[in-house]
Amino acid sequence: MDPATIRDVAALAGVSAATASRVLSGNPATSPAARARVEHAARELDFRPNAQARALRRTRSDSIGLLVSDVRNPFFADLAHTVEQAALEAGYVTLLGNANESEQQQDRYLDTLISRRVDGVIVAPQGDGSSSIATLVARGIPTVFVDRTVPGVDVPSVTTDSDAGLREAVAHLAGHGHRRVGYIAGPPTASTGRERLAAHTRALAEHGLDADPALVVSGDFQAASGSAAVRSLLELAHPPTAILAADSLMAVGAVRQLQERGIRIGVDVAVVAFDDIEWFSLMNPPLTGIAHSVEAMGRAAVRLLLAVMAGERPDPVRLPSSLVPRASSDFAVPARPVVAVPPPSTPREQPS
Amino acid sequence: MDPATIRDVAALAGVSAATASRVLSGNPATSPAARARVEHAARELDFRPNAQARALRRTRSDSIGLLVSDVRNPFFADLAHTVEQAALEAGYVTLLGNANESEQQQDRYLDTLISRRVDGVIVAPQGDGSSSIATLVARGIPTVFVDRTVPGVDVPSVTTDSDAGLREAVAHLAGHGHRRVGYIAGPPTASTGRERLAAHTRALAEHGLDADPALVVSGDFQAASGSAAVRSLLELAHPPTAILAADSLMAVGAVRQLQERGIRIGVDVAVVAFDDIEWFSLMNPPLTGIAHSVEAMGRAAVRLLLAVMAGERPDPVRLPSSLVPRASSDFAVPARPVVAVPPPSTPREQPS
DNA sequence: CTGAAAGCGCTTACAG
DNA sequence: CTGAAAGCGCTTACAG
Repeated sequence: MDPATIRDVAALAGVSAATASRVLSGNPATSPAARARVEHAARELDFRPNAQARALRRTRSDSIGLLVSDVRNPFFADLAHTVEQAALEAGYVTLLGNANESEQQQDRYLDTLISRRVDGVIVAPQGDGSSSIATLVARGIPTVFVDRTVPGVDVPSVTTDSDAGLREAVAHLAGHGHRRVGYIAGPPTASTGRERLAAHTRALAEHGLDADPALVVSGDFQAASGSAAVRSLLELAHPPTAILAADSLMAVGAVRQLQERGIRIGVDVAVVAFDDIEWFSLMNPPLTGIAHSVEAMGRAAVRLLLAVMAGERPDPVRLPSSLVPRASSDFAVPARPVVAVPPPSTPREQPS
Repeated sequence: MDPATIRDVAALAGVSAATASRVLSGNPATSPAARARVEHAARELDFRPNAQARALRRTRSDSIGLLVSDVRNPFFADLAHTVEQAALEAGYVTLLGNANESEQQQDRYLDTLISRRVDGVIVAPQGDGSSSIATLVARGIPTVFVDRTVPGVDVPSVTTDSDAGLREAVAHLAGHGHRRVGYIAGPPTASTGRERLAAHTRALAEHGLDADPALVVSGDFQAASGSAAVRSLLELAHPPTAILAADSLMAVGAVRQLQERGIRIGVDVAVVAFDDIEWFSLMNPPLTGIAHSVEAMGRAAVRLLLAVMAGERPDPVRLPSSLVPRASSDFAVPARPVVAVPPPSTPREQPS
């Protein structure tokens, strides 16, 4: 019941293992007769070459690794899908790992991918300067950063220029009369967390909005932290009239919290989120998003990785972002400021 | 720049490769002195054992494969997350593949997983009797089916008993006065597609609702097919007053299509979906779902796989489902039947 | 066009 | 406790 080896195929075909190998790998230095018999034998035995043995001998494994920050985040699920399709078209299979926004889990997966000798890695990195990222670079393993980068690590990257999108968002809110915008930031350990906050701060200044540091609360890109951020923003003496979340999951947490308090989004308070995922347009009310193309990002990442694997040194790619206004923010600022209402006595189900 | 091998470590430590191997794999037959020097040398050289070589020599690779039907489906994204965490706790790393609801892509990934000699595979199978599934079984590779099964293939499985949930859903709709329920079925090539349709049909009979076969339209579990299904249901002489979709993505497609036509969900028509994902409660109106625990499913799948890998023959696991009523269906049937309205002149963005 | 041989990087009986 | 040797399943110069 042990799987057939190339020796079994060779024996059945009456040739040497070397010839069998040549036939099966498409080496032209084979006779038609040998080809026919080896191919027949391989089919007969349902032969599947042992990829480990092959990779051990060759320099390549025809596989790449993709490490996303969180598969449950629709942005990364879409990214995984796009990268997978693009890689498949180029003849590579993708091994997908999920860091779950944890640096430790990222290290574990990257070690595994390194050990399995993937030909290259696309990673949306957690934290800065984790040991496994350093290993990747030190070994010269072809690597591309996607969505996020790590400062001081010189690796080609595909990122979003958050500036335009956030400037449009703040202009949009200012235009509707908002002065105090609560900002739910990503973690400062993520480059996207830092960049989006910086872009937001610049945009506030440009439009002369309130730069009160109490309006900025840091989350971790996951839903629960969005709820927590809203709780603390509502405790301010002067709560914001608009909330801007640095990703879709924190926005969802924020929306849930606001609903529990009976605060009406699109009436009492405006909500805007970075990222623009399919569900936003179906929400109640439809959520304003800052869109950037996950499809373009995934395809560019694969293109860059193939270039790096070919020994090139491709330029980084920077993709645009832009506001997609919807009902959650498309209204004039309410006359009276938002007042925090005590949460209902029966707790609602939390996002898991 | 080539990665260090165990020979390099052994040389630096002044021992044989055999001893280095023993130390690094925790074999107790090693002297404290050897341990200290080998460990130091390994750290010095940042040694990462070549997993391919190790797996070639040992019988196991400490990795499992998980093949999901569609990563962009939140149900499977959550499943991937749960399986990954449960496997990690048991010391296994998960290689995730995405079939994208394509039997061909499934075969490609399964071949890759087989070639890489994963220790076991958890698969939500596409179609019935694909060649790669047959290979899995023929080779005795530990396999567990999750969510879906393949008829005639005797493999332990973790599935949802859709009967209770669908019976509750139909009872709920009947109780609100609906007689004609449009059913957007999953593909007949998926066991879940067949089972849910059968359960729905039984429930209709139980409650004496209209069994008109024109009320059943088949989709492919992806969003666009939900939109298409609604289009054809609305063309019926007597269109349904309620729509039941066999998964969340088709429900989303249905919702979009209804909105484009100006048909009000929760007022003109009821919508219910199999699966109950986080976004449903945030939609406009909140969507009634049929819930089953993805967490329980993922953990059970890992538990069963570990049992199979240990040579056991675990019993299949069948998980319950139940209705979670929300505003999309919690209203009395409208006095006048739904009338199809022509779509708006400006086409809206479609789910990608 | 073909085969014998060496080797990819590990691990593991087998002696000692 | 340790080392020399064999071997996991492939591929690829090297001869012929």
